[in-house]
Amino acid sequence: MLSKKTQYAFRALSYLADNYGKGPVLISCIASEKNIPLKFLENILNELKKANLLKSKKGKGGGYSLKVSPKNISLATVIRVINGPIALLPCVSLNFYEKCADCNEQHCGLRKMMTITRDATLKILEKKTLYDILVAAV
Amino acid sequence: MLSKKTQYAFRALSYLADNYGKGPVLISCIASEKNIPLKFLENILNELKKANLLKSKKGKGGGYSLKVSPKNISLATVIRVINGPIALLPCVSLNFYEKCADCNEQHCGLRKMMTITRDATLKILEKKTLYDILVAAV
DNA sequence: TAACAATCCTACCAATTTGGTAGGGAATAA
DNA sequence: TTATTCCCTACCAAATTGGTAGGATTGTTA
Repeated sequence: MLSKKTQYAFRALSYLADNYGKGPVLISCIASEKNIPLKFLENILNELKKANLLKSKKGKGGGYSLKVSPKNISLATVIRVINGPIALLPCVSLNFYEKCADCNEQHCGLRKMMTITRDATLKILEKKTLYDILVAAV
Repeated sequence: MLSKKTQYAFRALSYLADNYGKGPVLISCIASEKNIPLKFLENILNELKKANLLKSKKGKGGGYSLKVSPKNISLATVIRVINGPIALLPCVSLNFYEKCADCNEQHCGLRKMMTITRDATLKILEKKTLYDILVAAV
């Protein structure tokens, strides 16, 4: 399951996607509008910025905005930044690979099943973007 | 990601699947053979039994064995019993549904994306069984 | 029926992760 | 030069994870 933090991230990003091209949005605005704890949201937005999904501006008239179009931010990217691996096992993860103990990867049946599962999941999550969230939310 | 406990469960179940039809297997045997902490494995097997996947026999000649054929135990079932929900959001889970705060489900774009993802994932996990793990492990 | 062999049950524990809060520092615009 | 806004470090409580300990219970067999 996605952490609450990740859900907050998605909600904030949807809001920013909605305001794409309209200039920076205040953290406090997103927080109150989307009902997210302010200081917690600060961390989240900062992480998203470090991951190059957002840009920020300080001082009056500042705030956060998407760095690229909502169509170019996939759900998979967001999940990886805030939540971590998408695969169900470390030994199957593309971005967070770790060898698992006592398992010959070439002959691990579970690993093969989890690879198939990962591919099916990624096929969706890599393709769907923030834009799709907006469009689906009618 | 699946918990270590769930990985242990799969390893133990694979072993039992391998020995399906050959009578009960000792916890201690599975533990040493699959390198799983003995007392921890006790809990796991007991949970799987309560979920009706295993049957047990006490006393000499006792142990655990699969209650049904390996072909009839899906990966989804095992994950749900030991790991919990498969969906990425509680509001999208079939077996562990919970409403999420501040979200109109009819118009939640994220929810729709996560429903699609869940369906893609379940299509694999509901279909693949312990038997498929064995077959894939050549 | 006693002894033994196995699972079952309850309780506990340390380490890690999750979901935050507090308080001030640094940059920028008017 | 002051107000505004993001940025950074540190801390914290509660929940979860990954176990361990010790005995109770049930069944088998001599």
